[in-house]
Amino acid sequence: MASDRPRRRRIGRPRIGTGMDARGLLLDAAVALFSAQGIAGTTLAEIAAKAGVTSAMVHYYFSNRDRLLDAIANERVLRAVTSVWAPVLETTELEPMLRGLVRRIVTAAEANPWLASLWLREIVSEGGQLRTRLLKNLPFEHVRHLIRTLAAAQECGAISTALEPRLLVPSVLGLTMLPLATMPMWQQIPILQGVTYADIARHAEALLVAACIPGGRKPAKTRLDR
Amino acid sequence: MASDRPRRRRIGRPRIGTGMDARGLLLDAAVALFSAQGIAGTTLAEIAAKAGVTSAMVHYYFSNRDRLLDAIANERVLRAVTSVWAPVLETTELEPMLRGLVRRIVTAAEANPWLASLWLREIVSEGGQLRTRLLKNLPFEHVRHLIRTLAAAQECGAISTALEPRLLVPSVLGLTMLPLATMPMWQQIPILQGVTYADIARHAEALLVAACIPGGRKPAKTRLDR
Amino acid sequence: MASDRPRRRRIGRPRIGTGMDARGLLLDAAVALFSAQGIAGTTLAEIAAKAGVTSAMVHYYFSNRDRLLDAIANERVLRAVTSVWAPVLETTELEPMLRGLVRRIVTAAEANPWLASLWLREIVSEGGQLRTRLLKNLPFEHVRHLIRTLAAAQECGAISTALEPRLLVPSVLGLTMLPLATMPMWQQIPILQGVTYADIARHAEALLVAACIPGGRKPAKTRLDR
Amino acid sequence: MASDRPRRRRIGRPRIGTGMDARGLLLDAAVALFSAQGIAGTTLAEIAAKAGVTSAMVHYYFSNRDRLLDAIANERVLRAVTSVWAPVLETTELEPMLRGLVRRIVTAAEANPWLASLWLREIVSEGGQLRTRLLKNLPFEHVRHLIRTLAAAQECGAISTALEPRLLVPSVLGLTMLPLATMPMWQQIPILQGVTYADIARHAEALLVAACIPGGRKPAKTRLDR
DNA sequence: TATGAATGAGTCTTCATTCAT
DNA sequence: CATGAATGAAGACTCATTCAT
Repeated sequence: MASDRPRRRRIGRPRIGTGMDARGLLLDAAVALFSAQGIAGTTLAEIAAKAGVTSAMVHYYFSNRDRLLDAIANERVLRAVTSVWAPVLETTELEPMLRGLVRRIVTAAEANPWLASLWLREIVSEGGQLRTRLLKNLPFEHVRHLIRTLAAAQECGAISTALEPRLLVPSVLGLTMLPLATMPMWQQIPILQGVTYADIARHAEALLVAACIPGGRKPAKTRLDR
Repeated sequence: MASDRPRRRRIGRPRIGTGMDARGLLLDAAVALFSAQGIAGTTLAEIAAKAGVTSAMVHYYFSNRDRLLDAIANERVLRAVTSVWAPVLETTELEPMLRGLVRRIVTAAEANPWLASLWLREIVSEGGQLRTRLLKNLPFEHVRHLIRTLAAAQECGAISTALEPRLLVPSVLGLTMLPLATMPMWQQIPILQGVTYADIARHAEALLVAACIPGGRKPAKTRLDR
Repeated sequence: MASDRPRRRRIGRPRIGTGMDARGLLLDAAVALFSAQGIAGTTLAEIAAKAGVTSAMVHYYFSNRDRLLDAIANERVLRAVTSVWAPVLETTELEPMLRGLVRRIVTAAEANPWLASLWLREIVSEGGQLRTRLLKNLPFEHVRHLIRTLAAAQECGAISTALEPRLLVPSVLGLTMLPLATMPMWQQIPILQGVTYADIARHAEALLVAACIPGGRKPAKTRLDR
Repeated sequence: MASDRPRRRRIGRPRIGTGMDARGLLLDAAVALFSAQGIAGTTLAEIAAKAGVTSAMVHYYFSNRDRLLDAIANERVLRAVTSVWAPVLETTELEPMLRGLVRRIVTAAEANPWLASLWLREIVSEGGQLRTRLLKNLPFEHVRHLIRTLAAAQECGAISTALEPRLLVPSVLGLTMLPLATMPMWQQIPILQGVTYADIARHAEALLVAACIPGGRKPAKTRLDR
């Protein structure tokens, strides 16, 4: 009955300077609020207000709350996730693969300050509201590639068998996304203040490489750190 | 106006067999639903229904939503957190400290299936509804002890300086709580199925020890794994 | 998720004098407003206000608008319709069958002032909101009985074949329900003022009997009219 | 502010083949949707969509919803009503008057498939949205003429006094418009399928003439039926 | 203790209406 | 003529909260 709303941006008065029309502004506002308060804790009116329009505009562009979430998943989160994982397939060796992955994760989180928090609460959390929306399009092929590379190294006897290949991806994410998402929180606590994005990247790399890559690789690490 | 609401459990028909009165049942129901759907996504009526009472009873026992969350934080979450951190002070060496911490985390998560998910979404997530309620009572002393132990080891030159002491706690949590919280999710994905609590513990320990404890400690690891 | 609302009335403080609890009062208010303004033109808040409660109470008792309409269909309209049609099966002769039907229709409309209007707009009108809700439970058996009786009389040659048996029911309804529903309207127009329920019954009977029952039945009519 | 809104059709690209400009198409779309869903159940956007334009165009042509309804009443409904009643004044005898009326009603309903349903719901129904808009312009003179003709016949003793002259018009309408409006509905029910417009006309005529015109008028009926 | 009835505030959604282009 | 963007008002529905019993 309700004819379809306009799908993407159209011509006509794009606000110069931002290159953003109202639709893009709404997505940005949504993503910022969702990461700060959670999706369930954010009203459409708040999003609209942050974007400088009425809540009716949210329905104008996205029809309803559900489809707004779809748009967030596909046009914001998936984009970031893909940029992180896509290059994995181009590598064959474990160490550069891990280092590259870690760095891209940190870079993506720095470029999209909403990413880590949103990922934590709405994608990996039980019942997260973006999880199923994203699951369909996730880059499983890349994940499988990473796991196989580690498993192969293990079979060669090069790596401790105490490591569980299937837990490598959760480990990488746990060592990056979790600190990234909680950085604002640690900053409140005196003992933990002052950690930077670069610190997180360096620390995660060091931990992973030390555990996965045997032998005297210290020099390599040092060089790459700069 | 709230007159004298009972603060803790009261006498009168504790259900034999569970050792639980309605108040405890409500806390359990709440904690289960919160971990599955998030606090913001859970109504008092759902909690009441799961506990087999009406939502008016939630007000009878907790006065209002806010104080229910307080009770959850203090009587459920804090208890688990303390059980994990308290023994840290009894150790002085880094390796057993880390191994013990990891194991107690996994044990606590196994005993309280709601713990990891709740921690992820409501404590470490930005704007999590239990965060401020918990922050006052968190065992910062223990965290500081762990950090100092690592820093001391680093100063002795025993450990790579690429590791950031302040990130050690987030690392431990990222390597345990994140996989623990997301286990149900990975189980859905063929490549990642079949990981157990013990796998997570062993994997996290191996990773941390390999990175933090230099030299040939492989045997130690193997022995402790059993 | 939303547990089921209480189904029917329960004990506890029925308002003496009306014998009606809030649920019944809401149904009455709804039926009155629906017949006066149409279902689509009536808000739940109007209904609630007319019943002296908040619109939230409508949801408390009926869950949502749709189920309120179901309740209206089953607990108000169907009841009236059944009272009109049920006795048809007890008759075998055409004339008393028609006379009885007409009288019961008029009686029902007089007892339930909302009936005729509601029937006109929400049951027989295209897209009427009670139509499909009612269709499942309508007394088709009785209608079929009436049609067969007329068809049989026609085959005996007793009645003009210009009459279409399948149109007999619509005719009866058209000669009763339509004038009944529009009485308030005609009362506004000087030429048509002053028609009573009894007038409508007598007129419809006279028309139907004159057409369907051949021969000198005038006396019968006269007697029954009183 | 409304500046000079066009009152009727304007020049400029009348779509050849239909002889209809956008304004006429909008009226047609409106009338079709109103008869199918009711006025209250139809949005301006639906009407616009059906006419192939945007809802802003509805305002361009009609200024607002209210004036669209005025236009429907005056330019569509009144036209049909007048065509039905106008010839009544040219007759003086009851029987041809009734027969003509019935036939013109059926013809008008066949030519304007929206007429019967719209009339039922929006004109004769309590609170119908076209009622007051139409009442000012209704052909009461003709109605009065019909009533007087029947009353006169009754005074001559030619007709049963059980008939109520003031109910004659409702009877005619009930015997025609109601079956016409509900034809699509009966078609769903096996027992009642297959009735045609001609059936309705013949049946209504037969019923009315049998009741109003005493004596052996069968031949006349038969002749006119063809 | 425990409940059902009742409410007010808030959220999502729809829609007529306006206006610059 | 015609459209897309934008809005305000209103309606359905949810939910924490209160209270008499």
